[in-house]
Amino acid sequence: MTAIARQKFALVDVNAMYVSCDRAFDPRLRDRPVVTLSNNDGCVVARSNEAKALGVGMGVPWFQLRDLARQHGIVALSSNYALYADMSNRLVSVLREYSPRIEVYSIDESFLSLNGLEGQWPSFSAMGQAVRARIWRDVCLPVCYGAGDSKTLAKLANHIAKKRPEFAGVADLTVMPSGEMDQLLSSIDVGEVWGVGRRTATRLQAMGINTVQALRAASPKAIRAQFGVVMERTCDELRGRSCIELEEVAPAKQQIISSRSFGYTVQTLREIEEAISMFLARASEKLRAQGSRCGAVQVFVMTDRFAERDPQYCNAFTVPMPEPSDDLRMLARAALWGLKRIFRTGYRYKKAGVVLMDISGRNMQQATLFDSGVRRARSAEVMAALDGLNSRYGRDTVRLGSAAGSGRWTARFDRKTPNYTTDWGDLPIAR
DNA sequence: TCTGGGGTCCTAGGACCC
DNA sequence: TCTGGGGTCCTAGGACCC
Repeated sequence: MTAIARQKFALVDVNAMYVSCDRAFDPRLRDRPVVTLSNNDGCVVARSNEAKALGVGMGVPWFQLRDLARQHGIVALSSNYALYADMSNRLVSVLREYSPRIEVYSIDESFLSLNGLEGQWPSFSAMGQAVRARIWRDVCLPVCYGAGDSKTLAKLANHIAKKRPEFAGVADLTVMPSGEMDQLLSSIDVGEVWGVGRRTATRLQAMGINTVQALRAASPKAIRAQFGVVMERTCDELRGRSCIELEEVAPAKQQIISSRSFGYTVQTLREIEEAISMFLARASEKLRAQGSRCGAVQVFVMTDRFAERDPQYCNAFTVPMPEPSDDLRMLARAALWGLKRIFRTGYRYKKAGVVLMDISGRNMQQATLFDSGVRRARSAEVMAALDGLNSRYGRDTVRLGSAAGSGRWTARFDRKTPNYTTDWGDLPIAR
């Protein structure tokens, strides 16, 4: 066993990314409660601090906020993803000037390796302040900066930088005296840890582990036994032992999804065909960008699950390609053929999409059929319907994934199913 | 009236083989 | 027919992230 050199990371994260991007171009939006809405102006996907202070939750449907918005003058903006992507690229190019090794983790977060940079700065806090000032000046985005001995600690530091005013947007855990660190981490809920979701947080709390500090102090063996290697790694990371590497090059995608809810329900095959063609253009562009080919194209449609009085229908069909392809026309032909197999007249369709599966170079064992994104429980009704389908079309043609347990319902498709078909036409939409 | 769109990883246990 | 061990592959399900 060789000694591992101490690693250091920073996480730079944009505050309320989408709102901040829009503010960069319209300073009148500063200091006002602002939210950014999802596609079709459906849900809140970003909130300014002022909006958060008014109690606006993440993912809340906009129509439920109308009154609150009127009362407090909340400004709602449609999302503009092209703008956000452009701003994100500018931000990353600035960050590259500060560290030679960067992982672009998401559109608004990047990890920086701090190894070997100690000599360049009086402290990492000083570096953080410099990064913040520079990004504000050149990209006009407010960021927070957190440094730690692992990516998990850097994430946590960033959380602290964001939530505790006394840190002024920069927190460095790499030099914090251990007593002070213990005290600080004792004041943070265990659920804030990267990798601890709602389910795990509940189970930890039942064991009396309520704070980050308590998780840090827990017995690794017990954690391993109860939660598996992932949580054990998280604990190691919290103790300052870095286990999660910086990923400078993003791995190729194993599946590529393109889907949208329609602004209005549509009823004709023609309309859905047009949408599917657009989805495929987007998806195949991503496929080619990563130099892959795909072996099967899946197409799915569904009605409006909230229109409880309308007849409900959702279905998917997966078409294997004669040979793996990245050609838009070939893929589109397959998808449109599949669409004809599942399209039924007499329904008002609300959502459709495509999934590129069986992508070359990645041996995917499972493909998510689609994720409805719904918070709902697995009902007895759904289970009964599933049983019916599975007995009719073959054992386990369709199954519901775990997400059901966590309140999200994911249907999964087994590609070993004959003809790659999953016909769950009778599956009712659960609540 | 109006309710987002993407992704990944781990593990237990059964099937199957020698 | 029974007993025994070692190993790999696959899949169903659970969880997490932005």
